[in-house]
Amino acid sequence: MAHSSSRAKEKFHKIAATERRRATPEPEDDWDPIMAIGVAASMTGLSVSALRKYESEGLLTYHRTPTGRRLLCRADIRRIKTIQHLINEEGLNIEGIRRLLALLPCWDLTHCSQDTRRECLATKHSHQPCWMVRKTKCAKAGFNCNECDVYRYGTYCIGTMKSLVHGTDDDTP
DNA sequence: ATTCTGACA
DNA sequence: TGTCAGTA
Repeated sequence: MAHSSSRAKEKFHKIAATERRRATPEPEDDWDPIMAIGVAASMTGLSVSALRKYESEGLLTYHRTPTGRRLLCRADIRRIKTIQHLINEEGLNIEGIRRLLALLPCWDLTHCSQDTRRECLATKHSHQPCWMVRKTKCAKAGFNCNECDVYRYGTYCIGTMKSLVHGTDDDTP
């Protein structure tokens, strides 16, 4: 019994480690803006304009250089791949994905006060993610959406939705 | 912002 | 023929 139980234990720890990695917040460099959009295009097999379109459709928001050029991070690459999967395998369209993201409870994740929440425009838009809404309280406070848990949680969230729907692991943050 | 294309139903 | 992701 000692043998099989230590084996089982070993296996358990392996699974636990995997789960812990899954639940752990992403390493910082996953969010560091490191690559130009053309690099990301070749990494994902999409065109530069498609990547820009994803942004204009509200699926992501890229970092910018001081001169306005887009910079992408590793998490963006995973996010793009997840979007591709949702579109090509799961039958969602761009608007559907956007509207799922628009349902993220940003007021909870940012610990908004009831007052702020009530008057904030982001709360009212159920069809647009908060990072698409101008003149939110966050935006006025100079908040950077790329560093916000709401936006980052969106990545985790759509990855999780995919695994819930399809039972896959490969894009789990 | 806008228009065009290819795939698909 | 209309829609939509992706293109330029």
